[in-house]
Amino acid sequence: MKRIVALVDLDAFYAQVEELRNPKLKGKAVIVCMYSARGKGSGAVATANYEARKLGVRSGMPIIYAKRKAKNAVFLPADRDYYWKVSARVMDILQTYSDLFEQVSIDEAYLDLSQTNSFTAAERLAKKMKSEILQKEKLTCSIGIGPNKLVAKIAAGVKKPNGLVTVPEDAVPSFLKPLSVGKLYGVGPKTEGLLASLNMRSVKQLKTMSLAHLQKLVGSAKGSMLYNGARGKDDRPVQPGRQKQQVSRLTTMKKDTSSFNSLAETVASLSTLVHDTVSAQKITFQTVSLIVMSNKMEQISRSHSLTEPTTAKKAIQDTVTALLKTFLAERPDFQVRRIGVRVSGLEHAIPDSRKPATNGQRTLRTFRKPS
DNA sequence: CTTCGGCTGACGG
DNA sequence: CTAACGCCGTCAGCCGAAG
Repeated sequence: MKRIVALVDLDAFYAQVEELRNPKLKGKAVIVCMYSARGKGSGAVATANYEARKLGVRSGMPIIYAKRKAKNAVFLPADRDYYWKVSARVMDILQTYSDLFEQVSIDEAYLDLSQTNSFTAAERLAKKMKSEILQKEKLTCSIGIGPNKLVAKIAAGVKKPNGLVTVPEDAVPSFLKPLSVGKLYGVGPKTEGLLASLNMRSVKQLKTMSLAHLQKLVGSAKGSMLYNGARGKDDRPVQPGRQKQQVSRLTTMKKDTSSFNSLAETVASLSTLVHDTVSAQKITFQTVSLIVMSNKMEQISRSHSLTEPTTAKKAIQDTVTALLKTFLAERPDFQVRRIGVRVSGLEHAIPDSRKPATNGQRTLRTFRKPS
């Protein structure tokens, strides 16, 4: 049976939620920010609404750039706990449309709609989703429908905000052909630059490269992903019930420092945050990591695996403090800008008889070679 | 040979 | 005046050690 996949993407989600909380923001440029502890507006833009985007503001942009582009915009600190609550309600709605539902972030989810048996029926369902989300939560979203995740995702981005774009199987080649390679999932600035140096800028041009050549260039996994992606092929299934692989908390120090006492204090409170998260979700962990970043982008991690899975806060605390001590002994000159604590090797408490997502049987995470 | 722990880097939201 | 820049999470690839 042919697959039909939809990607639902809530438009400028953080900003939209803020506009709901405070209707006076309607019509204004709204920029939701992640501020660091440095003060003076240090931080990055999480989400800008469409008014702000018209002025050139983008996610990930330093706040101070955004201020220059949108002098009179409303700048708000991100309130992610609240956005997650709203997100959960939207996801509960979406989940009723397919058992094969996969939330991929706070504002995006894939649904396998193969049961509808036709792209037109899937599109009718998507319209229902949009109106139910609008009616119940007053939120707009953009939906892309295609024969796989790759096409659905790109389609969702074509008509934003409040869009609905369907690309049936036979329309895929002409849909992809004119796109720049950067539109393909997994092609970021580095890969795009590498391809551009070979004058491979469009999907059409990318199609002229052999599988072997691409794999030599960017590695075997990404190579086949590019090769297949250029041809609109993508076997990744919509995976319900995926479990988290790691939990981390990071923070920016007020000032760069190499002081053990000051860093140990920070690491202790981060350990508490990590522990709060995993214990609330009934997760055990077996590996603890310390992450440090210098003022010049250099990121270093040090980790230690425990002999047993545990839930103990002390295990996080003690391990990460020891890792910090060792690291500072190795690199006494290292000026820490940001620091973080991570746990991995997670085991989730099993709800009922549900099997964990990692029980083998289906591990098609990579793209397939074409026959 | 495969697997695992440990680490880095690219990427997405 | 200039340079300036969060907080998560996923996966692949590499290395050396171990099975």
